[in-house]
Amino acid sequence: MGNTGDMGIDVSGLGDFIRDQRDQAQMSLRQLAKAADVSNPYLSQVERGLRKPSAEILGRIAQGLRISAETLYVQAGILAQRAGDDTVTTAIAADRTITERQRTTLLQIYAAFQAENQATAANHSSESSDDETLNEQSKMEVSHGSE
Amino acid sequence: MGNTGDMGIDVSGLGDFIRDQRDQAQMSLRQLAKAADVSNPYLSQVERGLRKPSAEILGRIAQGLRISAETLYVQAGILAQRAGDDTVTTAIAADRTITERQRTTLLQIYAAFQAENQATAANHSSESSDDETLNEQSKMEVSHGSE
DNA sequence: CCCATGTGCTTGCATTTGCAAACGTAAGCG
DNA sequence: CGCTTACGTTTGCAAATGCAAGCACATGGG
Repeated sequence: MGNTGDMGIDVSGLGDFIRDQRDQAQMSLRQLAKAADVSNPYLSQVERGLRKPSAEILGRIAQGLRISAETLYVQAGILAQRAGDDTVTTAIAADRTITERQRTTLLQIYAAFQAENQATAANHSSESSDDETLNEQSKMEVSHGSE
Repeated sequence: MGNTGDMGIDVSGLGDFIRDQRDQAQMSLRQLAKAADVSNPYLSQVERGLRKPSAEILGRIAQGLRISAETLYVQAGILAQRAGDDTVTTAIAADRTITERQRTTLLQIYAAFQAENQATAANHSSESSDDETLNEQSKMEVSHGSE
């Protein structure tokens, strides 16, 4: 019982994250469960932090959500959360599974996304209809302060 | 029993790998088990492919072996082994300078680029005026041959 | 109203994971 | 020889994982 409680606390971030992704994808719990080839009661328990899924199940859920498995591994604490934009830039530049033109395109899109976020932070207006943008801002402010 | 057999076949690569690493580190099974804070009988079973350890246990074993957890995740089939693919995907997933939706979008574009390259390789036409595309093809053919 | 369909959750259970106690064997020492 | 220590393995079991059957509720249509 106590363990169950602890487990809920430890993994609730993951469950919330999966729930958020599912909402964004406008999928019902049963739809995602089917897409992920996971039982819907179990998915429900995972989202509510009552169960801690294995990496295999995480992989399947990620597939159903059409996001990378690594994203969920990070949320679950299986993979380390490496910060910094140079990591993405370096990785893309070094990637040989896509052409140079594609690499350039990806880097440009990435930079545009970052600029978009910077502009939103600079404005700091009440324009934000997106709670997630607000959360991102506060996180960036925190990390900036630590640097 | 039949399942155990299958499990042995599926995970024997991981077990052998752990055993090899342990031998190289000149540690006994009990020493590694202690360093990894894992029971030695269980570690024995893992090495012989009788059990499939969770990501958490893998992380602990990696710690005991003083190797990266990702190395064992790859061996266990939790993480993809394609170097470039893995690095970019992981980096994007972990990046906090862009929003979740932007991360998803980037990952989708990245995947689409890769699929595009796969399709180009499948066609294998002489249309390639790009030397780099040719290099990509030969690399992919090599990796395909090793599989 | 009733019925059908969809939603997320509860519950019992089979299987798997990881551990503790114990085992059999080998090596070194008095 | 017996004893101690170390080695890797066997075995039984508690807890956790993941599933199937079922539940309660909401919504829409005839």
